[in-house]
Amino acid sequence: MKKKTAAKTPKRRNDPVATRENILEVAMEVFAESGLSGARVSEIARKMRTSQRMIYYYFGDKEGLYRAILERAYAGIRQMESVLELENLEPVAAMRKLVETTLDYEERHPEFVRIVGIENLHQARHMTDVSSLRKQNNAVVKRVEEILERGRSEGVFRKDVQALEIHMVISALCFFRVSNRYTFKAVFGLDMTDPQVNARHKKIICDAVIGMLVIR
Amino acid sequence: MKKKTAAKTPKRRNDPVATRENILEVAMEVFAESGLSGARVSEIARKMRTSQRMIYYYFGDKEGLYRAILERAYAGIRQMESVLELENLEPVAAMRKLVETTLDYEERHPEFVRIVGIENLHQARHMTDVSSLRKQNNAVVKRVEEILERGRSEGVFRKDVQALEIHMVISALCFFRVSNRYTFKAVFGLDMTDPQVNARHKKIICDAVIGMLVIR
Amino acid sequence: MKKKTAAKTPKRRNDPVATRENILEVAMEVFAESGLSGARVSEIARKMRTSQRMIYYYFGDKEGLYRAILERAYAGIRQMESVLELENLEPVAAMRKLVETTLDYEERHPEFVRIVGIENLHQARHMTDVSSLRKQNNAVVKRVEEILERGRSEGVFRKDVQALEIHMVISALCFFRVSNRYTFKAVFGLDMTDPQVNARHKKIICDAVIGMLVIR
Amino acid sequence: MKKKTAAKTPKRRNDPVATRENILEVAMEVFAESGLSGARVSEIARKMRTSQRMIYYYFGDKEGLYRAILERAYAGIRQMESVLELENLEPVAAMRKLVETTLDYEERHPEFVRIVGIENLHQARHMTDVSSLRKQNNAVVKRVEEILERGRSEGVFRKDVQALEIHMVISALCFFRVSNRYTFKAVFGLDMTDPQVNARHKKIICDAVIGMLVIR
DNA sequence: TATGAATGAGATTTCATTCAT
DNA sequence: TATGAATGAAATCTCATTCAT
Repeated sequence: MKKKTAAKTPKRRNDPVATRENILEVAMEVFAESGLSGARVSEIARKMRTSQRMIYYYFGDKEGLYRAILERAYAGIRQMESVLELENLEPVAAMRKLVETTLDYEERHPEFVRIVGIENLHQARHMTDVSSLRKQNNAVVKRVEEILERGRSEGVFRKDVQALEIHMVISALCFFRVSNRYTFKAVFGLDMTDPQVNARHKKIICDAVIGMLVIR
Repeated sequence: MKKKTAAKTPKRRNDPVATRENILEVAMEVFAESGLSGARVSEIARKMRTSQRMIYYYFGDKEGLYRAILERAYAGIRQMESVLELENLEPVAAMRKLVETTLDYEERHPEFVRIVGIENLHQARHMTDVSSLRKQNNAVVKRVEEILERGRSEGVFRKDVQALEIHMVISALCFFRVSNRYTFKAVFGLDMTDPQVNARHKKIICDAVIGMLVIR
Repeated sequence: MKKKTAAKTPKRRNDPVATRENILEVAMEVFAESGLSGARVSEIARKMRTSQRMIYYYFGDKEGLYRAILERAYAGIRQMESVLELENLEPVAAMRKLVETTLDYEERHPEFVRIVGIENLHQARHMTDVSSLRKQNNAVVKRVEEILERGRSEGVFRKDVQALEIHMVISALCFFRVSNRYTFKAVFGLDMTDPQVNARHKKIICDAVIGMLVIR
Repeated sequence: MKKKTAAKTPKRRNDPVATRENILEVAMEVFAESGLSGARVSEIARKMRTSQRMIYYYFGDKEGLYRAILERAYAGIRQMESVLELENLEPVAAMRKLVETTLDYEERHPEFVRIVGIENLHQARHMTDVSSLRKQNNAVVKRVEEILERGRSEGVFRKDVQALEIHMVISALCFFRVSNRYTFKAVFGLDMTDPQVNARHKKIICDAVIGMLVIR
């Protein structure tokens, strides 16, 4: 009891980058769990081993911290998307992979889905540096567009469906499964965390998206 | 509609039913705007013309009030669904009408979408009397099922797609347009409140759903 | 010890006007002593027998309380001025009385002097409802003007000195004696609270003001 | 004047004297603006380009820094007074010059006036080494005394007015114009920074002081 | 049924200052 | 001489809720 194990404790004199990162990690969890107003700075502090003071030292205020984890949340999914290498797949396969990866990512990162939901509750008021966000996010749409373009030139995809529309459909379907799983379970008794349900949904969503694109 | 005439000044000595209703109306607005933890009892009191005390008098505590508006929110959409009269339309037309009505309803009632989103952030912890909820909500799925059944027996719809799956797809697509409009606007610059966008989305979503069902 | 004497304690269920007044009284003292930023809400609460919470209940925030005592401070001196009945005295006597009363008031109400000093430190940022202030304060200048007018028409006062200028001179001399007494004492060893010094100053200031006015 | 050229970027490795001086300059500004308790060590640090740590390094604590700028403030006006060369002017002219110079100095150095005001709010608690202060400040009174003496021996000045009294009157009138300009503006609408007002006040104050002295 | 006054508990934030090199 | 990181202690303020009639 006397000798503190030093193992978990980031204590003092540690490098600030790690401390910052550590705060962000815990804060993401807490904000995702409780929302912006529901989250308690004290809980974040308690969950790691720092004082609340440190949080204010690094992030100024609660909202500053929130903005930081919001940015981080978007960075995560963008990172995933950037390593897909869809250009080597034929259009239909590429599109399937994009859908499946998106679904899997949101399934494995419900905190991302929750944070985005929370930010929408706040009318996206904290997404200020939109310029950088926009640029990075348009990359996703570009990726979709590239697949569509190939599909169109190969004569398999329709020409009257836009990339952003497809992106919206994919997002909506994958997002909803995670964001609304609780009320859906309560109301319809369907457990969307069930792997079999997941697999079935994956198939359905892929088919739906492909169905929107291919010329029958 | 009749009782609303004196609504602006519920002052004192009004009938309790109206007062209760009045509180619910304002509370819905405030909860939808700010979430459960973000909403302030004081703000609700201020927005109508009663004291906070009245709210406690009628609803016990903040969560009691929240539960009441949650119930009210679901009652609203259910009411809409119950008057659809889809059985007189041929399957494809019926399905289109269901989609369009759903989209329109959520477009016109963003507070419903927001409340459901909020309740999901709270893991549907406040949907207690699930039994009644389930029964009522299964009505929607029943309605979809009825359309599917007719379509199948007419040989136009596939047999391997389930009613609940179709409901989920419709819900997801209509819901997302409202729930995520803020981040979507921030990130992609697309204004989902634009009537032209709305019309376009309505068509796309209808086509997607029909595309999932018809045998090509 | 069990039965609280109820004597000093304004406890609960007391009339709000008295509570409010009580807070103001103590707050005036504390703000005058320590300034706006130096004053502690907790100290004010401790000095009476309420909780800090009550202060926020009545005045919103620290600045709200400060604004209230600022107003009160000005109301005090205005009250004094309004009961002078200078119109029954001949001009020179009236002017002497005005000077003496002003000097005495500020001598007996150093908290007024300090509050005004503090507000000047804050660039009078908290004197918002200037309209009411102006009206009330112009009464002082009116009073001076009235004396001057009589003196002029009697041929004893000069015509080229304005009422506001005289008011400024009186204010400056009386105010300074109180506001700067500490540094003056430290630097020159003169104790301005000494009654003899007070008397001497009263004479000097009266003479100086009269000297500015009379035609020699 | 020479050493100020590189003043804007005192960055690192600069000579300690300059750094100290730089801190003092900024601190004077900040303390004059916000008072002792209102001033923030962090703001002072931010306004120059050092860390707060440096301030503690040089001045020990916030009060130490405050004491230093207080001393500096008095040194400034004393410096001004010491170069007046009043002895070559005839008594009345000398007195006029003294008044005018005082008024101009305080007009041009409101931070001096504010610091003195602040120190009075703190009951001159920080003027510790009074001995040196007294000696230096008595020089002003000596100067007044010298003028009075000459005036008296020339038969133009009264014998019953003391030098310290005259000093107080001059101080009060010049000081008030700066110290109370904000509330005066708010209450009477008179802008004491207006050059025309300044000129008029200069005349009035001179006349008043001379009026106190001359035998009519 | 109705209500004005009051409040405990806890949340966020600030600020001067010290640690460790 | 210089400094980046860290922090204890306390300050302000908020919020749902209850008291007492």
